[in-house]
This record gives sequence, structure tokens and C-alpha cells, in this order.
Amino acid sequence: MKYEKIQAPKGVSEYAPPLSAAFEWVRESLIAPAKLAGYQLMELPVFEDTSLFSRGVGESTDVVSKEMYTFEDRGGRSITLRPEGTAGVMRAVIEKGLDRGQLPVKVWYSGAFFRAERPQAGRYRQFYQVGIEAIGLDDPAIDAEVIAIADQGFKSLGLKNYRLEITSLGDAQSRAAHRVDLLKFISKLDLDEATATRAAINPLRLFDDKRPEMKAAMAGAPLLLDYLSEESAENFKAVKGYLDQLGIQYIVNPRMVRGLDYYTGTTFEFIHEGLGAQSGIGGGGRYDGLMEILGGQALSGIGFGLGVDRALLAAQAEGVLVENQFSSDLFIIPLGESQKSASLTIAAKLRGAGIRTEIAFGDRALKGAMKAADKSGSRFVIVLGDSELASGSVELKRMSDGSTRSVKIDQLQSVLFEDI
RNA sequence: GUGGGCGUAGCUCAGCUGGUAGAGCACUCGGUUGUGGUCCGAGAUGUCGCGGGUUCGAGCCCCGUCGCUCACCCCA
Repeated sequence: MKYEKIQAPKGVSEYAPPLSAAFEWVRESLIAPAKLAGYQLMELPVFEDTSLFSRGVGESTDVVSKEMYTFEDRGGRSITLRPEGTAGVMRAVIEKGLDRGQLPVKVWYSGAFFRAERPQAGRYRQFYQVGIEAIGLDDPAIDAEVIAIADQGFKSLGLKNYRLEITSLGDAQSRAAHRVDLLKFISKLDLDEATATRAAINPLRLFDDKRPEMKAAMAGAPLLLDYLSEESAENFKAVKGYLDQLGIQYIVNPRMVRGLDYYTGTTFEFIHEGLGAQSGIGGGGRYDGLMEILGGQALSGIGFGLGVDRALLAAQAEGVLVENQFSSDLFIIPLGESQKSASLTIAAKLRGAGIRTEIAFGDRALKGAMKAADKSGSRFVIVLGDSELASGSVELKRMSDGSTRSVKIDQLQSVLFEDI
């Protein structure tokens, strides 16, 4: 009876050895600067009540209107696999009452996110992001810090060929003023139905249209950056000043539109050339009304999400991935049943002392076991046979030069410590 | 959702104008007793993505379908 193979669902990103080590390195490197800055872990469910995203992320976004994995659970509730991280963090902060404590609330997260799109290079249906949120503080300095933390993450991977684009979406007053003129401008355009619908919900979204005819049509559109209130303009200027001071290069892109509706004020994107069509490796911004519309206090926040999969692709494209494969310190080759049993005890003890130890299982011939030891990259090998068990000492072989020395089994630990 | 490219061994691929499958790498074993890397030898592994059609005969041609991939849209 032959069974059919079962494949992974379409478009998921997954990492098996040896690439998984690189993935882990990228993920941990990206979030390390946030931990150093006092952000604490928020571990959240991957599924949420659907209305969290429809209300929080925005009905006009593609993410909500056509890319969500939504299903009904056994209790008849509408559930959605999280397409992004911020809304879930807000929900949890409100639910746990963290916003009632000391502000800002500074948290980080890491995990899988889901969007039902056609897969493509760097775009998956299940993908990985790390992110941070700083909630409850309106200060351009924290905007700059959040951007700097993201930038530091990418820099720590050794990435160079990326750029940071920033803009400001202003406060409610700025957007209202701009919206009037923008709608006036748009009303003169000849839009197809889908675009008109999107424009009606969020006219800014038209700046996001990549079609040449739309780009041309929008070329003369009024820019939000020119409508910033005095306060918003001051804020944006301050953010830029802090970034200058930190030596972080950026490009002001007044036409930038984020894919999620909740952004206000400072917004930013990190873009890497060399990934193919999907060039965004991270982005984020401030969100003034989000917490309130999710039923919490009217606190502002700022955060980012960084694409782990894309950062890994970027690191590969730039050739900065470090070889990071596991290799053990000691490889034990037992030659019989009682030796195998003894090697389990020896290995357990050594591992308890932090020495990376592997055992050649499977009763292979010695030559084959030595080959396996060699390929594993282990630094030392011992062969455990009758005479070794009887005498209590083994020949400790250093694989790099083939040299051996006689060592008592109960002294392996201290000898290996000196040599590692 | 729309379009292009591609599906042959674990991997990378070859396979002529149709004549019922191959290489390299990897893997296992061996090259006299219990010591790796090199070398030599041997071996295992494929419903040629799947279904149908044309044909005496299909990996190759035709249709369909599924999958992968790249791009559009959009985004991390």
C-alpha cells in the first residue's frame, strides 16, 4: 500500500535545516535591539475575533477586504488568523489593563502571520514578523527611537542595500484639511468602480496605486505633507532632527501610503532592492485612534513590523548570512549494546555540564560511524568498546589533526572544558 | 482574482525528428581484525505531477487538471 504524499499548504514559508539556523539568527537579531531598549515580550494568539481586524485595520484595506483567513469556529464565532500584529497587541493591552499602568507600554512580539494572497518571491500566506509597540506617549523622540531600533536590527544583520522612507500623515486636523482638497482633486478623475470605492473610504489610498495611468493622474494631487498643522509639522521636524542626530539616513516620501488604515503622524518603511518585486522589509508608524476604536483609552502609540522572511532573503541577496550549523564538541561511538547504554549515561552527564555531545546510534560499522562523526563537524571523538569500558579510559581524538590522547572517562568533562 | 515560465531519482539536471530513463552530487556497503577526510569498487532509489486523447508505441505531441515559481494587484 502506497500512500500519497501530503504537501505543505500553498504559499507557506517554512525553514528546515540547514536554513532554519539562519532564520533563527535573523529573527533573534532583528528583535535584539528592542529587548536592549526595554521592550518586553507579548505572546499572543494567532487567531482573533474577526472584528478586531475589520475594525482595527480598516475595511478599505486589501488586507481586510480580500486577504484574511476567516472561518467560523465550532461555537459559530467568526475567527480570523492574524494578518498583522498591532491590532492584537492593542486588544491585549486593553484587556490586561496595561494602559492603566505606567506609560509608555513597551512590548515586542514575534511570530507567524497570515494573508491569503497569491504567493510570490518574499510573499507568503504564512509569514513571520517581529515587531514592537510603544503605547501612550506622544513624543517625537520615541518615534525616532522606534525607527532607530528597527534600523539597528537590519544593521546588525549586516544589511546595507536598504533605504528608509518616512513621511507624516499628520493629525486629524491636518488630514481633514487635506482630505477636502484631495477629494476635490479626485472628483475630477475618471475612476473605475473598485478604485472609486476605495477612494470613498480612504482617498489617500489612491497614492498607493502602481498603475502608470493612475500614477500619472495622481502626479498633481495635493500632498498631505503640505497640509500639516503647525503641531504636526513641528513633530515631524523633530523626528527628522533626532534621526539626523543618530546618523540614520532617510528619504522623505510624501506619497507613501501604508497598507493599514490606522496610521497617523510619523510613518516609515524600510525598502530593500534585490528581493524581487516585494521590496518592503519592514515598516510602521504612529496610530492615534486605534486604541480608542478598539474600546480602550484614547492613547496614541507607535510601532513597527519587520518581515523575518524578507530580511532573510535580503541577507542572502547581500551575501551576509553567517554559516551557523550545529556541530558538537564530542561524538561518542559505542561498539556494543552495553557500551551504547554506557554512552547514554556519559552523554547525559556531559550535556548537563553544557558540552554538546552526540552519540552514534544504529550499530553501524566503526568506519561508517567515524564518517558520520566527521560529517557532523564534531571536534572530538571517542570510541567506546570492551577495553575502554573495562579500563575506564578512552582515546580522545581531535578531528582537526587526528591526534589522540588517553583520558579517563570521568575526566572527559574537565579535559573537554579546557580544550573547547 | 489575472498572466508568463516550469513539473524526470533525496538534490541539480540531461533525455535528439515519439521506440517503454540516465549523469553528477548525496546516501548505504565494501576495499581483512577497532578509527574520518582522498581514491577505487558495488548497491538502493523513479506509478517521468495527475487524468484523458492521438499513435503499433508517449518523458517527448494534444486537451484538461493539480502543484511549484515569477510577475500584476497589494504588502512584511
